[in-house]
Amino acid sequence: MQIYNTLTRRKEPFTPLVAGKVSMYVCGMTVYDYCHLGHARVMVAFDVITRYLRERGYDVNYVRNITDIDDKILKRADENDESITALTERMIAAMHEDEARLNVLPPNHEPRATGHVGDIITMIETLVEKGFAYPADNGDVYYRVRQFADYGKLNNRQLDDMRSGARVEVDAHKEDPLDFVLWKAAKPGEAHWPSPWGNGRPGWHIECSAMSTCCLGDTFDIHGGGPDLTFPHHENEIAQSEAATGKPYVNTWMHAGAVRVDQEKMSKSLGNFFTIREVLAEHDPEVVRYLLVASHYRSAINYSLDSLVEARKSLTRFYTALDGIDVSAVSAGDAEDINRYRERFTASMDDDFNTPEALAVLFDLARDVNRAKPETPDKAQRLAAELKRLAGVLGLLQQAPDTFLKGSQHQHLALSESVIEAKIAQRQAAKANKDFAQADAIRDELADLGIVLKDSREGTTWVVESSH
RNA sequence: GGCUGGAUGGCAGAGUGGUUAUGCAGCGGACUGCAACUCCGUGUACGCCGGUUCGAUUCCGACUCCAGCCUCCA
Repeated sequence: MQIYNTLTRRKEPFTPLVAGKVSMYVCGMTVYDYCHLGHARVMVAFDVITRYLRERGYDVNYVRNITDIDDKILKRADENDESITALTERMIAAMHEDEARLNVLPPNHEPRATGHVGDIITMIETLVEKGFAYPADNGDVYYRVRQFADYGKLNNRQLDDMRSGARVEVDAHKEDPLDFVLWKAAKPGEAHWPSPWGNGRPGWHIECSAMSTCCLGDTFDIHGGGPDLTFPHHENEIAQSEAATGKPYVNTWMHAGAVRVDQEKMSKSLGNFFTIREVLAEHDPEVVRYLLVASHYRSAINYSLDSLVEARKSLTRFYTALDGIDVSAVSAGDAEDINRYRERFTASMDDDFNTPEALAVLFDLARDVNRAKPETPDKAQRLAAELKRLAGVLGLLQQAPDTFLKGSQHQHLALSESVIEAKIAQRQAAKANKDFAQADAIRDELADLGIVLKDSREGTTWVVESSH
């Protein structure tokens, strides 16, 4: 398989350091607020990646950190008149709830910055000893960027080009404006840990270097994160880790694409973000997940109500194909017809996790299920079982079809199910009497409420219209 | 200013040096009492200008426009 590497800006054949095992670190959340759809994108992208690598037989060790000490957290806790731990524990619990609803599997490890302050201090000490860092007279410790020859390699940036940029902060305590903080001295009353440089707290970038090295070793396979972390965060991680260990830090860098609203990046600083929980209050989580998986993980996606309606319609097609087939009773086996789809699916996913192409294969498979349904139900059953299994690798189609098609718990039915069934029975009676005007009136009445009737030889069933 | 990406049919969204995904919407047909569902058929779309080539949407160069990063942000 091949994966796009941000470092080399091309797809490369993927070969893990240890055969059969994959070590992966993804930058997680700073827990001072609820997660938004941008976080959801990263969670879902790396969830699909992990699921697929496991499907391919790899033993994946997936580490995603939690930043639980940081300026924004201090500020928010202060604003809320809440302790830091009360705030962070609350947000961590909310994050876990959000990702579970999106069917995101938990990472193997979720190290927290506050749990690794000792490792962080040790790494900073190493950097100071090697001349890559220096304590300043204000109690901060800074990274000496010009000391690291490869600085800028992830972003293809020259230090002198950046210097001309207007937005580099000026700080009298730094030797160079581009130097960044490793350890921040505590102001009176602030949360702090003792260190060789006095009381303080870790800078942001160092925690990821310390925790990834701690959990996965000096060099590991994949490092991932959101699109806005390539600079400076990941560039700084490389500088810290490679200076400290003298070894290559990461083999493959992966970055998810942005989530946009009205063609503008969704972000906390712009204030144009939707939290996961507010979106899930209105929409089936699987619809949101589908929306995220229907685009390639590296491309930008534009979030809108229309896109959610489209996602629901696509899922409706899949669930309609699966509806009425007992998939639990069979195993798909490896018949010729099944293998063809399996190979196409694998080929798509092997090519840098091309989920849109993989979904196209599943749509073809769904059509085949529908074709087989009337004449060869056993074939339909086998194909449907494989459809569900492959979709499961994307974390999709695991609900009961009926639950999804009837709108699941996320939509309010205008009528109770028993009333709907009664109306259907009335219509059947009218039809039997050839009173089609009455039958159609009942059908129209239900249609106005978003309830669509479907007649078949086996009788009449109903679903909730996708756009409702 | 520097550095990344991107521009595909009505919309969304993959991909490919020549046979041009997939979903939604549309159109024609089958099915149906009529519909819905489903199935069959249907759309020659690749920003602009040059170049390479027998042939380019796909490769190369220029241009235009869009987005992101260069400050905290997934």
